[in-house]
Amino acid sequence: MPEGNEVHRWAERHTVALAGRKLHVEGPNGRFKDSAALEGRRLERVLAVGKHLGYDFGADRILHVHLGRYGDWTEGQMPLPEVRGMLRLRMWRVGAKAVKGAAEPAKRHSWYSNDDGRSTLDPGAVDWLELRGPTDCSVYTQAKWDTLLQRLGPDPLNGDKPEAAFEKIGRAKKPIGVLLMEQDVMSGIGNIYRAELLFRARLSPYAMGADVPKATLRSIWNEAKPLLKAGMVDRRIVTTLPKDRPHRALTPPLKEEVHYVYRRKGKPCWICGTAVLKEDMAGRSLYWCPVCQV
DNA sequence: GCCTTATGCTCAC
DNA sequence: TGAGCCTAAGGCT
Repeated sequence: MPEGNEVHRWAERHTVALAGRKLHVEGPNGRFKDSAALEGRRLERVLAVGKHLGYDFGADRILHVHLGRYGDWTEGQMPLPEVRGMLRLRMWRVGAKAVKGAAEPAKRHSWYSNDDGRSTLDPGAVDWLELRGPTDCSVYTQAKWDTLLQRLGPDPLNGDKPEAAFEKIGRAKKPIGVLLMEQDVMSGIGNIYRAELLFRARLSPYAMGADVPKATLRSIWNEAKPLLKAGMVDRRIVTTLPKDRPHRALTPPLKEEVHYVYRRKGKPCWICGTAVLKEDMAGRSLYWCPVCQV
């Protein structure tokens, strides 16, 4: 489900809730075989790079979680809910006591807001986490984690310098719409931000990397950071500027008006009225306006 | 209920 | 380039 923004929010939230504490770690359906290596250990810190999460339990044991397209976290207060479905992993605070009237999971993702991106979680408000559907959930050594970091391109949310990404794009004979999705070029961008960043730059997804002016690349990078941070409202990524929305005065915006082109096939472009196109690019749905984006 | 789609990525050919 | 993996929601009937 997530792009880099959501991954970084999870890291921030899980740090507040669980870092510095000893945790029980369990693979309820036998599909996380390394859980015993983490059971009872203290979670030192939570790392986020691109779309990857790393839960550092010390002793050269970093739980690597990649949510893929479907992975998701659920959270709540004690007591633990019953295991339902093919749950992959759950972890909870050692010694956490049941909270009266808190048996139901916390409302999912109610913590998203469109402010400066800071989590407002109360420490102690979350006792347990459940993980289902991840692409990967396995224990890395520090060396393996470092290898992962080396492979990934700069991440707009980690204060990285973009030059390495600009150089790769400048040499590439591939469309910019493909390059933005490649995590070794730039990390954390996914299909929504690809479409929306290109629209906001008024750049065609089919422009070859080598032909994109440096200034355009820089403006895409500069927009990526605040746009990723502003992140989510009601579990939706918002990328439209209020002035471009038909109902510009509404906050939060109508759900039909949170994107310029993503998932808006056949609908009129907010800027020029042309029908938005949907095509396949590198095996993913690409949305774009053929008039605004040249 | 069934079918499609979905913010991702790896591997085999 | 295509199949495969993983899960949930929404649009149909």
